[in-house]
Amino acid sequence: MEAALSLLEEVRRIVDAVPSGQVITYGEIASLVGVHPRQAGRLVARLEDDSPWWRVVYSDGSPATCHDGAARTLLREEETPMCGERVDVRRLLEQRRSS
DNA sequence: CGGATGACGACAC
DNA sequence: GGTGTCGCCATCC
Repeated sequence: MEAALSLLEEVRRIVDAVPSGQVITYGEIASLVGVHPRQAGRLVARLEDDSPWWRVVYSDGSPATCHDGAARTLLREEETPMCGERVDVRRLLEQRRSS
């Protein structure tokens, strides 16, 4: 049934569902929508700028290279658990599990 | 129609 | 732990 929704709309719903201080990886989105990571990145890029695209990070926790690193600043303002310049993915997973 | 490109991921060194 | 390379798929020229 979800298949009736466009992949772009599915991705948008997933990204929009990510709370502040939390992040999601492209691989997670790709797995959720059932597409390859490359396509997941393409879909996120095609999302409207009003969606929290900065909460979408790489599998290693590094923020998207786009927007001249603006994602890093936004994540920091969101009190996202960071490890230097990278998001502490391990801690995010644990926090998500505790949620 | 063919080749190059890109908001990625996993693997090898 | 960091860097480099390949694979995969859709879109652009």
